[in-house]
Amino acid sequence: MKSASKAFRALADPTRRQILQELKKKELSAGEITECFTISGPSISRHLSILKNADLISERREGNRIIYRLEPEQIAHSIGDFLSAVCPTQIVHRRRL
Amino acid sequence: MKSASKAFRALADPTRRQILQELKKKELSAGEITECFTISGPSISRHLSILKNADLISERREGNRIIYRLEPEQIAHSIGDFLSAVCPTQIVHRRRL
DNA sequence: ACATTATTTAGCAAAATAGCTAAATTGATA
DNA sequence: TATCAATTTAGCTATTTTGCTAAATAATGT
Repeated sequence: MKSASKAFRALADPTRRQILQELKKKELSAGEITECFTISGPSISRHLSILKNADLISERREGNRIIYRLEPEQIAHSIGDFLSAVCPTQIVHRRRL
Repeated sequence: MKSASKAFRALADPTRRQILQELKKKELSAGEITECFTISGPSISRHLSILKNADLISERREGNRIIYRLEPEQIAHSIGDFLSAVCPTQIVHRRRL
């Protein structure tokens, strides 16, 4: 599947967008993310796998736990590409790092 | 429902994103949009109402037909707000008109 | 080896989505 | 008014999505 397609599907769900908001502050384990919500761990795990599959977040194992991290460049890239394709006059560009 | 929420849900569907791409070139009637696709008129009509409800497009009646127009500012606004909330380092800003 | 903790995977039910055809609506024209 | 053309609305089915609980996996500690 195309990158933008997976990204937009992933972003369609409010819980997943909120997960991104939480991860914006700092890296979090799956359990810590679950604590931010009222829904079950397995459901959060599924959301995380969708976000990861869309490359909007990355994961690494740290001992017992799995740590999730936001991938802001990927997010900006997937969405920005679409935006500049559809709204060329409202050009959206990433600030150089 | 919140603006970004409706926008992202609307953008989750590939047909709807493609409709935006078509409208980027020029305004089109519902029938002209339908001709760009293989799916039925009623299905396209439903997609158009979702895009319109999310304020990503606007419509006006012109005699017999209904003309749809892209709303690039709204699109950039809905998505850009979320982007700058989640990826503050990768700041996305609209070019002044 | 066994138990504990963290997380995912499997399997299921309810809700939402997207497609279709048929019928209703709206405006233009004879 | 009757008809035609363009579009939407209604009603249906199939598929996808999202949530749950229970079971499986992975790493750690006893």
